[in-house]
Amino acid sequence: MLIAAAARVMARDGIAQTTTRAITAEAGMPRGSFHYCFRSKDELLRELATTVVGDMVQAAQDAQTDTGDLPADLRAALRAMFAAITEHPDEQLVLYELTTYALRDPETVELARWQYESYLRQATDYLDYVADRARIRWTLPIPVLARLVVTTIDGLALNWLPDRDTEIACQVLDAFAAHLASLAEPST
Amino acid sequence: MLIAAAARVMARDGIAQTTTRAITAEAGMPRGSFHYCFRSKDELLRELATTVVGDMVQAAQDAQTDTGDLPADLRAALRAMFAAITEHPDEQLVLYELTTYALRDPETVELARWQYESYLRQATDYLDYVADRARIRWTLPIPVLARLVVTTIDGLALNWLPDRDTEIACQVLDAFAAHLASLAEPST
DNA sequence: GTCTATAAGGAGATAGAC
DNA sequence: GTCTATCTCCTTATAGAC
Repeated sequence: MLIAAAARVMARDGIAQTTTRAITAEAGMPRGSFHYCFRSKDELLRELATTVVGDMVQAAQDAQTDTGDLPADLRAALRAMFAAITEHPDEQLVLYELTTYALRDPETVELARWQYESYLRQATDYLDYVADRARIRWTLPIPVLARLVVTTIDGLALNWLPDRDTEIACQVLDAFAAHLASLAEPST
Repeated sequence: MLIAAAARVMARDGIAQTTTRAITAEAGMPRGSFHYCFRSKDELLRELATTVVGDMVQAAQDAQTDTGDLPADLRAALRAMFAAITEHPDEQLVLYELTTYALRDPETVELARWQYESYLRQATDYLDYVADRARIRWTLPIPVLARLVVTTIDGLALNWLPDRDTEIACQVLDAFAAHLASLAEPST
């Protein structure tokens, strides 16, 4: 599959090196076959973006935990989401590359928008789920909280990539989890 | 100046289109002159990175305010830093492009590290300055708080770029400012 | 020293053989 | 339908004229 091959090349070598030649070589296919499956390289990149973003959101969903202790659950869930990222740094870097790439082209900026909307939807679902299970309600609007969560995870991962300081990242995450817990109050 | 020309091309067209041809054309110079000033394109990109990161840190420093009211000052400073970013979205996008580009090459990963160290240093200086002026001390280690600040501003800006929703970004920023203020206690 | 002209290689896309 | 061979364009870098 060309998309899977492109994903491997991209994770390994970065978006700049992800040429049609490299992709078809990775897939063990002749170069000519590329334009038999995709009209252009951009068309493949668009399909690839939806795939890797979907995988990422799925991984975040799988990281949810639920023991009933709100602060501990938040901390565990955030740590699990962050761990899912740091375990695959190259895949995470691909997501940033796809975002910046899409933002440069007016034709594909919609893709970056969709990407971060997907993140927000996942965070919103999680916050709703937690509120329901722990019988609390959030003291700030869910859209604001969801964006705060996405911002923190996404920003923390980007800050982590250059120095890979997992220790301090976890401390930041715990501080954020405590903040989030303080924004919950018992529901009536 | 070739670096200034490269910065303009990069902000306008993105890193992928920032070729030696485009740079020299922007500078009104013949193509051959490029390699008279720089050994290679990567050498210029390295110098350009230090320039734009320096400009960014300087802009953040200029955004500091001080009225004595801690929560209000934090809110105003964070908003000013964020405004400095959103007023120049293309320049901010360049910073992300430079980071992801540098992270892909073992030879230049040091540059990405230096970039985020610069952000951290700026945030650390700000937190120290605020603590001194408002006569408070932080209840979490400064390195953790500094990374939290950088993460939030940087992550929020990246989340803002696709949908440009300034309204909700400011709400997130205010929530974060309140959180930060709650992490201060009067110094003895 | 400055710049023109060109080299040498890699990119995406395609025409046409099988 | 599949793949080989090639086309055209664009990249960085350089050799050599002025």
